[in-house]
Amino acid sequence: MSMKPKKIDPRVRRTRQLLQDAFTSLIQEKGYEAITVQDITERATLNRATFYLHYRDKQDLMWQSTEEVLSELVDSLRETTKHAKKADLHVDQPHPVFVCLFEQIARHATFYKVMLSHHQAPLADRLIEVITDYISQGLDEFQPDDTKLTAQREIIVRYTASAFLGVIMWWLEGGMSYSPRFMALQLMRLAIKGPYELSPFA
Amino acid sequence: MSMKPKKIDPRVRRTRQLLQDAFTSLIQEKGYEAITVQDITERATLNRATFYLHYRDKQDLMWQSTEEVLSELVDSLRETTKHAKKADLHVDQPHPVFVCLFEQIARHATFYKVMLSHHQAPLADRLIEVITDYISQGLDEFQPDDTKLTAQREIIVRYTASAFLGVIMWWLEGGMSYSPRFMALQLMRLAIKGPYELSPFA
DNA sequence: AATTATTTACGACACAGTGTCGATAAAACA
DNA sequence: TGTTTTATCGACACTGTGTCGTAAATAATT
Repeated sequence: MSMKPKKIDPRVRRTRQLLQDAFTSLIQEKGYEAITVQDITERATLNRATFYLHYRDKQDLMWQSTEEVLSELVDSLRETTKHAKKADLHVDQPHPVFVCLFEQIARHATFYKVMLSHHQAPLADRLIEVITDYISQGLDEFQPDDTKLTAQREIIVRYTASAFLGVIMWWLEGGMSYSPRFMALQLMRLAIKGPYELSPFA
Repeated sequence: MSMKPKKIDPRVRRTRQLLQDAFTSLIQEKGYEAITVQDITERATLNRATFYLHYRDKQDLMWQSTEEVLSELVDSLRETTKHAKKADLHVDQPHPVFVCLFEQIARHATFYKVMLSHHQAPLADRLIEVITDYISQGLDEFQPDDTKLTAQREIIVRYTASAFLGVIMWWLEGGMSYSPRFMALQLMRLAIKGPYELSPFA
């Protein structure tokens, strides 16, 4: 995949790193919207014209940075997949690929954190809040006993709420080919029973 | 909650509506980033100065529009909750609140669609892709038989992938207080068994 | 119907940020 | 070493912003 360990000019590497670092640190402080190219180059102690030697604009910087970090993730996952090809999918035993996923993300934690939560889509954030409330309430009514849960309560809530939002988006993207009632039913079943009709480990 | 059915000047209502409509239609075409206030007022056939009589800037327009649509959703959900207070949480029967959720979203479909998928966070989109691949693959290996699934295959994949991403974000926001291995384990169990230790309907 | 209040239209303004250029200096490479 | 590549600097035209004051249009009030 990434077959380009070309001898890269140290000045270029330095410049790009300075720009990316400045970028992420500024996002933390002001948010993506408020940032200007001037801000970035100033923070990076570089000339503004230098920015345009490497990126077309602010979006391009974000995009390229994303691709870099992500290609590293993909390579890492692919490698792990190869070695764990005997891939046994057991409950109560984390699949190495997903452990790898979390490890990779932890490695670039600040970048992921900033890039994933640069609250640019207020509607998604607010929707998650609303859905979370109902999921949480439903979970409490349905199963007040923590010992009968497969995971931590807080995680379950977030897990389910995010899943709902994701499916809602999928539904919208697909032109809402299914009725609200059908969608709600599918989600209820998934949220309560999980994906498999009869839990093979019950 | 929304106790302000104040006689609102029809000109104001008209202007706001024109601006919001122009805004959403422009997002569909060019994406949020590329839109200028000029574009919006031009599309709305209004003077640019008029825009600033109602909104501080582009972000404010998005934010206010979001709050409007969302408060309608919340009111609607609250009403449904009241009437269905005998709230029986049965599998294979969609909870009225969640049916209501989908219905409300369908009512403002274009707005939700545009606002939720204005791909402003490339990392989230790419991550969903990557995770989706692995979930899909895992599902195929683990259960090739469609009849033993609780929901449509495609929905399960999207459901689970979104859930994973959501939990990852939650994990990052919380400062990564849990080990990658622990997180992977929790997610594996949720993804396979669902939230409850013993499915009470098995 | 006439008057008053509010909203919108219009043109103009200073300002901030953009993207590009040519020329110069500095650093890397071979 | 000399040659190539990269970063710096100042300047440029340009787009878009946010805010005026004034005049026109529209709604609300009497």
